[in-house]
Amino acid sequence: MEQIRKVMKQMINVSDKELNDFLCNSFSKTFKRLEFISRPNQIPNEIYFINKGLIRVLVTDNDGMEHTIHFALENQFIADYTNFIQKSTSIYSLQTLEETQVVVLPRSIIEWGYNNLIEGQKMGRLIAEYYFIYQDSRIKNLYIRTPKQRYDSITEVFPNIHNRVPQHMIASYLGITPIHLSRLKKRE
Amino acid sequence: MEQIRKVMKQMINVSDKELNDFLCNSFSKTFKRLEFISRPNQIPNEIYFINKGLIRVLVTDNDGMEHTIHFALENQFIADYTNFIQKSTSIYSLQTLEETQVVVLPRSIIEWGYNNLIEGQKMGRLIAEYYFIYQDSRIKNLYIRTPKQRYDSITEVFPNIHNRVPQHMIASYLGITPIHLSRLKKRE
DNA sequence: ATAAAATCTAAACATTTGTTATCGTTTTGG
DNA sequence: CCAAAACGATAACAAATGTTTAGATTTTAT
Repeated sequence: MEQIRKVMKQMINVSDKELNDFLCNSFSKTFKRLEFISRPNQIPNEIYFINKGLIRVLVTDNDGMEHTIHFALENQFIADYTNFIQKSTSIYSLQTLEETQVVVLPRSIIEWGYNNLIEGQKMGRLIAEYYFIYQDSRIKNLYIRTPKQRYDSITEVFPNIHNRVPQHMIASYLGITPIHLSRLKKRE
Repeated sequence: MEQIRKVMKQMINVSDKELNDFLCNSFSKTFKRLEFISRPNQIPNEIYFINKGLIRVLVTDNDGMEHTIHFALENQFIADYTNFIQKSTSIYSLQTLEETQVVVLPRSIIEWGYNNLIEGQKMGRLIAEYYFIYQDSRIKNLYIRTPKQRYDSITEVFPNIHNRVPQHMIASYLGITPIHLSRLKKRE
């Protein structure tokens, strides 16, 4: 539990005692490569903190096509945050791409933290703001950059991604076909 | 100031006294049609609440092309939230599309609210979560819907938009050219 | 170590989307 | 009310991107 303590201390002022109380009902869990941490059609009631490994978030459209929405790396929180907040049924899947160890934070712990950590609400605000900024950057780049430019800058957001994720999943994240990405790379 | 009080009361538990203290240094401001509320290359230090009117958020790319990133309607908060949070220089413009009245909330008021309203941090969290959910929905739709499907469902997010915004700005928001949107509409 | 599966590239062709130019209509501001 | 600008539709052509198929290489699981 050392990593999550460190990350939380970087975000807010929080004592060791508070952290102990916050984390005492959390637990860590290890998934093998290519396991599904969560599936669509259920209400997400957990947030995950990644100690080690890599998770992709994906959605399956009406034609059965899988779209990679996001990659989550070490020391990041990940969830179907929208449906966690709204307590609505998820449409995303969370799948490990490597053997992955996470800290599981059930809804009860998150809500306890909001209400009982001195800066609990602030932590919630900072996490929401962090992901807002990430999404804002993505949306902005969709408007002003070409797919090739987005490919060339992907390591700014996901360092070392090329050594950890197959190229066709990167293409999927970029919103293009793997054949087309292969073509764009050749064109230099 | 009735509208912003009502919206804030819907979000959090807040007394009239707290609201008075929060809003006493805010002020309202009216812009004519097609005025710029804010421009790129400066640090955004204000958040706006729209009493009446309509604002578009746009970005200009390296080729001088304008891209409509967002429309903001009555009773919503709007800002270049990313650069407001990061205190970095904005790349967005905020432009009115109708005569528009806003409540101006300078950074000092926002920070005062976070620290002094009993549920101030919670309000910040809820606003960030609200915009996160909106962006998550946008990004998801980019993956699983065609431009035509996004056009057909735009009123779910922006009611009455077709009567208030020229079609070429809607095309810009959808990320396609106005000529192409015209074509998609004809194809039924 | 090996067989099966996954991965990447490539080419040919189809579809989607962008570009340029034109024209008639509507809206705007004085 | 009027002239200028903005707007929306259309056609022809160009560029970008998707689809299908194939083959060689790498990775995975046993």
